[in-house]
Amino acid sequence: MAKRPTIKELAAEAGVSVGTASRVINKHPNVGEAVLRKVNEAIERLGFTPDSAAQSMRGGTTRSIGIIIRDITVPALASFTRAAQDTLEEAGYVLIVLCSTDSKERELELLDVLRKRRVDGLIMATSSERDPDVLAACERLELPILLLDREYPKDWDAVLVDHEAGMEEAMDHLLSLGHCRIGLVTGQPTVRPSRARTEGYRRKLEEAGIAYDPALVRTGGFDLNSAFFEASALLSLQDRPTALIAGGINMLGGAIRAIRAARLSVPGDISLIGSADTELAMFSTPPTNVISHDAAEQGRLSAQLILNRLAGRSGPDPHRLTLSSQYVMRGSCAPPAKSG
Amino acid sequence: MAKRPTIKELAAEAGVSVGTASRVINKHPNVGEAVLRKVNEAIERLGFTPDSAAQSMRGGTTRSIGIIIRDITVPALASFTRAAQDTLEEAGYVLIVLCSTDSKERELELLDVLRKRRVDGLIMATSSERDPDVLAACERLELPILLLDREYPKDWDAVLVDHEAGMEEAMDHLLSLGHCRIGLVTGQPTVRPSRARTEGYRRKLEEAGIAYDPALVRTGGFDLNSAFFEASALLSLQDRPTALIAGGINMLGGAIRAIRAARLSVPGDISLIGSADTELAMFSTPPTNVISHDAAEQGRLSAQLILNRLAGRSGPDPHRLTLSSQYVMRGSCAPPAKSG
DNA sequence: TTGTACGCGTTATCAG
DNA sequence: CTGATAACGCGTACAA
Repeated sequence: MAKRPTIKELAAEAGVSVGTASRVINKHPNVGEAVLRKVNEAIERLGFTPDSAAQSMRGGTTRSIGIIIRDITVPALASFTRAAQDTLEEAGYVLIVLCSTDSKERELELLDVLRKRRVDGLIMATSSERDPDVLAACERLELPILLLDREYPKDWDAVLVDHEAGMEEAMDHLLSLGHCRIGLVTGQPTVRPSRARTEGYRRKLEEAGIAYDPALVRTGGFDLNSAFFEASALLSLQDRPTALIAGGINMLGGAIRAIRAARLSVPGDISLIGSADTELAMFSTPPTNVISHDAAEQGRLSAQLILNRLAGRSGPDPHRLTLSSQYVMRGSCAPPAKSG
Repeated sequence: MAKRPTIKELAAEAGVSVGTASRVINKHPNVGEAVLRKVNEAIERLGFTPDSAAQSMRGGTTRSIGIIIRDITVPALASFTRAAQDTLEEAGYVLIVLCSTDSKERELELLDVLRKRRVDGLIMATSSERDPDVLAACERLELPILLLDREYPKDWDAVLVDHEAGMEEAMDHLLSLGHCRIGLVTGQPTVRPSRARTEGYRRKLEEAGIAYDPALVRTGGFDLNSAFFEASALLSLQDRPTALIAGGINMLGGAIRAIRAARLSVPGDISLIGSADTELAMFSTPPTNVISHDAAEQGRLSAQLILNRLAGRSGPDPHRLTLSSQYVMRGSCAPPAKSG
């Protein structure tokens, strides 16, 4: 549609050879003063920009990296992506964002899209760490992979979050308030965050000498609807929990909806804790306590790690970073109501 | 890093010429039964995928389209992007998402990134329709542009939202409730949505025979902080408004924060209306009335329009679609408190 | 310091 | 129906 000037035209315009033009473009040291100026002027005049497809072909690198996440619509993932995007862009890379909706089939399709595009690297938060097909597809890519809060039986870089610590703080708080029946809604144990949260939950219960009641822990999808469904199940128990932890970055809304549907009030009837510091948590009434981590920082670090890897600046062994998680106290937790 | 098989290797593996291999890959009709099978088997064996950089160079098209938005972190924009992404991916395209933070300089930089990448099309929601530099930079791209809720003095396709209608419904409601002093916080008039909302606001005021009070309308950035700042200013007026409309898709949080800071309650002290149907609006207490539109549909349509344009299926004149906006009633509006 | 020429992986054209 | 070959735009080794 729009024919952009090629390096050949640029060379002609500047009265030099294509080789020289190329050297100027790539800032080679050995270029004559006068020639440099001539070519730069021509670049300006023509509005020349090297064709990155041709550069890719020549250099064997696309300067693009792919990311597969559940859903860009989830605030924490958007923050992550935004930060990664910005960091990568500074380094001349571009991010290709793909959403899997937590579906294995979709993940495989998207991996194939990225394969065709010859991305230089991949940031991935798979829906299941235990799926051999996805694992195989990732390996087949043969490129630097950065795992987003996931653990694989592979030597891949990763940026993890210490969900356990935040969960333990939250549990300490609830227990100190006198809660004994604490409900937990989280995702499948096939992903690290679910396991870490459950782990922290169990440990604190044990420490407090409270028996673990499997009926109080419900796992499902990480989405709003699952959260609503599982939380509702918990709330309709005859001996319902006096506190509820939404153990997923996008589950708070579902939990609130369930609480509302059950005509319960926070924190009077039930204490509530979310797992990401969203607008909803900040501006809900009462403001909701959350176990949160810095998603933007996570994005920056992820980008940095993969850039390092691509630049060959990382050694042979995997780089694993762990971000801390904090328990943020607001107004959604109180001592349990005295049971009648 | 990872050397993928080329079409030449594929041809060798299958015992045919590269031309034939190419024909099989691209599903040309004239290929012999046996050869077809041989090549397909070889593709399978080698895990061959055509290099899209090479395809781009050959075909002059990258099958990628760029999108410049304010911030992917804004829920409505994330929904939009997600839907556009999915639609484009189905058609074999990829979306390159770039965030401008509403900065003109950043927009120019990002336009240049897309220029280098030779994207085939652009979806854009610029921070100002009146900036000649941005306009010029867009034109210089010489490619199909789809405007996202923006108006330019150019023949570009666009998907617009009828913000006016939703605003009028909202105003009707507030006026019928008896509100006379209605505050409006929105963005700069350099973008269409701000103008449309203000327009609807003024018209309804006029219809109701209420004088337009400029002190009640504050414009600034579309971000949370601006919303907080402007809303706070409104709330600290000696004769403060009895209702507040947050006229931007990401302003509700700021408005709520301002209301909270002023120790006012919704809807007792002040009625509140937002401009996008977010989790915050749905799960706030009380649930917030909003003027909303279907951002996902907007994304789908945008993708479709630009795909049509790229396929040459659109005529010479611009295609402009307008989505309706709806006023959603929940619990955040009530009659004004009787002033003491 | 500068110019020439080749090859990167594809697709399309043209013979056969 | 199939094979050979040119061309896309660029970077670089090599020659001058």
